[in-house]
Amino acid sequence: MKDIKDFLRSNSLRPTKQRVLIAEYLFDGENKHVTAEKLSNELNRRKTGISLATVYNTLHDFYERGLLKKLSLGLDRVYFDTNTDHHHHFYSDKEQLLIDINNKLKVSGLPKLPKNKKTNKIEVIVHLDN
Amino acid sequence: MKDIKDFLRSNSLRPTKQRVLIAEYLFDGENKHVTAEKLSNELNRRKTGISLATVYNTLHDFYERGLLKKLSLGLDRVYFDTNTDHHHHFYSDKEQLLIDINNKLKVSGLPKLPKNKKTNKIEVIVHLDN
DNA sequence: TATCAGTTTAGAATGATTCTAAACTATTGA
DNA sequence: TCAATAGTTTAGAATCATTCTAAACTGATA
Repeated sequence: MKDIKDFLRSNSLRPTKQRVLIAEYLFDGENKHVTAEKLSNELNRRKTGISLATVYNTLHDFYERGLLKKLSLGLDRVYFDTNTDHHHHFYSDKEQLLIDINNKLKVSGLPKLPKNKKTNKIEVIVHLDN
Repeated sequence: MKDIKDFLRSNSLRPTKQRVLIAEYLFDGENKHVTAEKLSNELNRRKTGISLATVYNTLHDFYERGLLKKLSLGLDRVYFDTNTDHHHHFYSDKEQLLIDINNKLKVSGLPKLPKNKKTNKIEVIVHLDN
């Protein structure tokens, strides 16, 4: 509670009622993958009365402060991941399934980069079926 | 010309004027990454008068016949790739840059799959910056 | 406690894509 | 060659996640 407010403040975010509620849910110790819609549903279930616009705003605020990772795996829906360490994913679009790959996955044999470019990140998506 | 028509027919696609023109452009021997919008622009430049709806329809028809690969790298725009071999990509959203990685890139150290799941494909995206 | 920059919100706007349903056309069989 | 029909094309409407707008609200500061 106080912790969450300090946590928000230490990330240059005013600890508003809405942000505190969202942060309490997202950062409860268990890693989560949420879309704006799924988060909004959860908040409605908790009768928080937080608007969808605020859910979007807050996810982006958290993302910009580095508190969330953004995943654009398919076309629709963007996922936000509370695990901000570098990692990869199992993914099934059909089943809305998204699972972290936390172990030492390695990518080797990369060709040299196009000139004047730098690698920002390497993203591995293992698409699942069945 | 005749080749293209046979090519289309052999893929269970009626060789309509529109499909022939689109196939001639896409399968001219040079690998391409196109979005519906970029393809539509190119077709307009060629004064083909093909509607945007047909561009979407045709890209999907080709994709369903396995003539194109579909890439959903970011959120907006879907890319279709005329290189249907398994390969990976350098990608820069900001610069609309998409380059094939055709060499023997390897991914190792994958954990075991969630039960009852099969790997459909492994997709590696090297996000570029600068 | 007043002030004000930062936030929240409902509803409108955006933009890629899909849908609809009416007009058009390639194919097939007689 | 031609009619019938299944497959195609198309303009415009619809969809849907997300962003924008601008007015009301609130946390922080003095």
